[in-house]
Amino acid sequence: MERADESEGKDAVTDPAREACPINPVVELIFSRWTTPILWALEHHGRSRFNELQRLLPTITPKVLTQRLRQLERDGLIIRTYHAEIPPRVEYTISDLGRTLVPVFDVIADWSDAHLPQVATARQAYDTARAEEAAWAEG
Amino acid sequence: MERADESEGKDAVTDPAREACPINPVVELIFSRWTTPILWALEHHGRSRFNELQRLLPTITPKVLTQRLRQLERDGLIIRTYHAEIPPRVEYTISDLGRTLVPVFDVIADWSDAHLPQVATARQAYDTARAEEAAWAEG
DNA sequence: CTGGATCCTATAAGATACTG
DNA sequence: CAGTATCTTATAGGATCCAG
Repeated sequence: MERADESEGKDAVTDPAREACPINPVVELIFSRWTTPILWALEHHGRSRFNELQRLLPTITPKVLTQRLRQLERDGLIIRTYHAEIPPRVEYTISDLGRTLVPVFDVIADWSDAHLPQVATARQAYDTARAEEAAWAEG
Repeated sequence: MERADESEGKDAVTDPAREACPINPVVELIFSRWTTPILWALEHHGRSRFNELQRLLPTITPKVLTQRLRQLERDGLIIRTYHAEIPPRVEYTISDLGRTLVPVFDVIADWSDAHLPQVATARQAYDTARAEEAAWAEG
């Protein structure tokens, strides 16, 4: 059993870092690594088994997938159903609470469509400007 | 100059992890640690200097604040203005592009008001259920 | 004042092997 | 099948000192 390691810790819900930003707790809750891909997969692919999720998320490792699924289950965003068969079968679904996030994701997707290209442009401008500065400083 | 360390790297915009989740690039872009508190502070407090931001975000270190400001500047979400005075003065503002995120943040804030308590409840239920299991297993 | 440079630690994540 | 255990590595972040 790992305990000091892999803490999962500190209940983002009550984290004092919110002092400067009221949405910070939700951000840490919902947008921590892998949570959106998992919820998205469960929403669009429907009820899924552990190995199905691993296929849907090709770059995640079993260990991390387990961690994230446990966290999402604890937060009430997904539902885990264990079938005591041989071989055992476990199914995951998004919960009603988890589904309330879908409109939020849609808003983000809309922002992405509308503005992500501008971010890419800004990055190129920034990088070329810095490159020119460097070249000029060099002589 | 740190190079292998502190990479900042890999352009989330073009990250292949999006395969399972189209909003993943934006999530990594906008909701990485400290970016929402910084943007929120600049939006609500207005044009701010480095030290003001440090006061508004009491737990951030200068090093990390610098990193995040650079990243946000590169992504075009904030604007950095350097005044070559003595002592030097630097001001940060949210850009027009950055301001397009405000409605997104509002949607998240609404979700938080409506559903965050349910997350807290789910956590308590999960934890007590696990505690009971453990007690029962112990005898 | 606004950070950069350097060193160090904590935490997240990967690889691999194994089990009920 | 659905994970767990263990070890190792990578990365983010903190502490401190220093500089234009």
